[in-house]
Amino acid sequence: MAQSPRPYHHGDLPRALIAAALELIDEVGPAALSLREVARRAGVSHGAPAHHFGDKAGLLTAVAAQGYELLGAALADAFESTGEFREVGVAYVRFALSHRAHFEVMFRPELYRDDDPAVVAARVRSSAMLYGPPADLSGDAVTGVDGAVAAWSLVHGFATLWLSGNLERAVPGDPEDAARAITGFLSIRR
Amino acid sequence: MAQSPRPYHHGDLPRALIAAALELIDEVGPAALSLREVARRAGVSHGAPAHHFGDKAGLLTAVAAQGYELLGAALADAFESTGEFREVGVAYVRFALSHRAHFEVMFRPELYRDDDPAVVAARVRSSAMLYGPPADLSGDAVTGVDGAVAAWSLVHGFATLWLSGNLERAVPGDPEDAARAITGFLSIRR
DNA sequence: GCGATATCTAGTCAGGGTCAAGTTCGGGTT
DNA sequence: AACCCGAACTTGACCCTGACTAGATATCGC
Repeated sequence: MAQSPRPYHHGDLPRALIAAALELIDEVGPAALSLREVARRAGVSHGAPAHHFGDKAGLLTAVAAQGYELLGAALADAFESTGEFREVGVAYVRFALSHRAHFEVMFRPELYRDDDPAVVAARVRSSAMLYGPPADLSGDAVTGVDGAVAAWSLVHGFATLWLSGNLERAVPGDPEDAARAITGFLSIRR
Repeated sequence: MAQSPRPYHHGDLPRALIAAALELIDEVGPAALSLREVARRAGVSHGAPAHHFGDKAGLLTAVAAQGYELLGAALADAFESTGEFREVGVAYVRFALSHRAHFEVMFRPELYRDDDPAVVAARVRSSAMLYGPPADLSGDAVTGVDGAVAAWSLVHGFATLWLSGNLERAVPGDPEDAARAITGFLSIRR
């Protein structure tokens, strides 16, 4: 990059900071994230992040909002391309494993401002994909709010347990295949 | 106790420190836990915890080990008193909600030493309650490793989502009843 | 009693979050 | 073309925290 010492204005620092944050979260987890290290990786001073995000929670709020947007898009795409609610669940797991940093931040509300408008909007949109589809499939085995909660719990739990290293021994193969198999246990209510 | 200014020797400082840690985790989460604040609440100097637990990860390791022991006991008790695997799942959720601090630490392996012998032993014991019972109930709808993983994922996901505040709107009533209802969606595989 | 040892205190250092003030740059005004 | 205003970024400081060390103190075995 630019052998010139460094332009005073970065150009798109917010994006660069978020990218650095995601990389760092992948390495040390969201709790051990350091604003100074993020700034270091983006090649700016330790105070620069505060200008764009206010504080640490502000940066993580941006990460969470982006995460909910990506999740919503991934779920919508899965439903539109397959038409199966089951594949929405598989896409949920796929998202969690392929966007680990986003996912881990999203479900730690104490780390960011979960009432931020951008976060709320993106979360509503992705939640609609979890509660909406089953209602449209009246013939589906899993219906109603309880069914949606059950399905969401199942895939969320699987993703969470996988990310925390609790399933590596019990589920040796590809996690996505395992996730698809797991959803087979969800059935009509008696 | 003891209105004397303070005995030099606390008596049972490790237990008091863990209790203070649990209380603090309930308030600010496991990531924001501060050893100094823990020491402050236990009424000892800021260096005292290091003597008993080495470092912060050591304290959380003790919390995790205690958590796995309590969980294992709760699951075993649920199975023995009801004979139903389903109630083991409900007990899992009940434990997570009533021992939030323990639960949140247990499933954040990056915060403690998850290869600690005491932790491993306690975890194996509680895992046995999740994998064992279904094997004994050959007539049960959910069998095999995949079935156990599905059941575990379901209740773990429900507990996690509840703790992160994602279900309060969709599930208005008693979470334990909701958990019992959710398990009704788990059925024999086709 | 008396030392040995576990227990706890106090001081120190590096690293991090946040704040306030200063510096540099781009773009618009006259 | 000169000016200048505000946004972007830097710099320096303060306080808190985690970890380490040396020293003080109480308890227990003998």
